[in-house]
Amino acid sequence: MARAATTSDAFNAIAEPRRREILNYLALQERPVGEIVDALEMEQPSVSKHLRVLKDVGLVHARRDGRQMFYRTNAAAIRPLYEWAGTFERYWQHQLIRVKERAEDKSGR
Amino acid sequence: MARAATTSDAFNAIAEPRRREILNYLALQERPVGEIVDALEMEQPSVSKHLRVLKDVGLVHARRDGRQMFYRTNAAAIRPLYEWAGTFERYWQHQLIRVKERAEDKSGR
DNA sequence: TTGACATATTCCCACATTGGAATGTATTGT
DNA sequence: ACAATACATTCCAATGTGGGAATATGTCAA
Repeated sequence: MARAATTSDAFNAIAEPRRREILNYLALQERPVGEIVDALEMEQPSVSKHLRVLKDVGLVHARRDGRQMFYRTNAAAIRPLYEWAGTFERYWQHQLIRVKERAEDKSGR
Repeated sequence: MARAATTSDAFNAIAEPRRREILNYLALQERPVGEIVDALEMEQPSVSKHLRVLKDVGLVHARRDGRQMFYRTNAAAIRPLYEWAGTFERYWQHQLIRVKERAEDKSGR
């Protein structure tokens, strides 16, 4: 078996740094493809292909207006990632507490 | 260019569902490889290979004890993912508020 | 209709991947 | 030294990839 498709889920889709840049850029407001190309300095076909992946997993929404296609980030689709990562929050807090305690030990109290 | 290596960063490493399972399993406490194999019903070489990827990006720590290797999740390494996803929190909250407002409009007030 | 503009898709290639099978390495016990 | 245990690595095949170049599609304007 080979690696899973980038369109298989949000975890695979966001593995690509360029796609994370696009999501960041489209979070504030919707933009046409041409503006993404200019702002992020990527080739137009590359942007279109990344947008396709993001759309397939629901990470962006698309709207046509004349010749332009406006895309915007669908933040709700990022929530599962946030929640998965958040399940580890208590563990890294424990680790930080332990680091802090060791630091206090060394400092003499 | 092909897809980035799974060892290039945590985002690529967690794209694989099996690796997320392993991270979940090792979050509570360290475990030897054999227990991971039994608990998650995966082949031993497969587990070792996934652990290698996770170790290379710092998502797990390893400790040898005799013939066994104990692994545990390094939760702190998941934090950047949590924070990246968290930057979208305000956006999905806005979206939820808008949905809520539309629902209230329809209900008559 | 014809041309220009905006975006999407296709074709190609080099490459990283995952699982399975086989094999290698490290450690312990006798 | 030798066998057994616990992991790690290598080799293989199939496949999904992202960038570049070329081309196709869709929409508007004259």
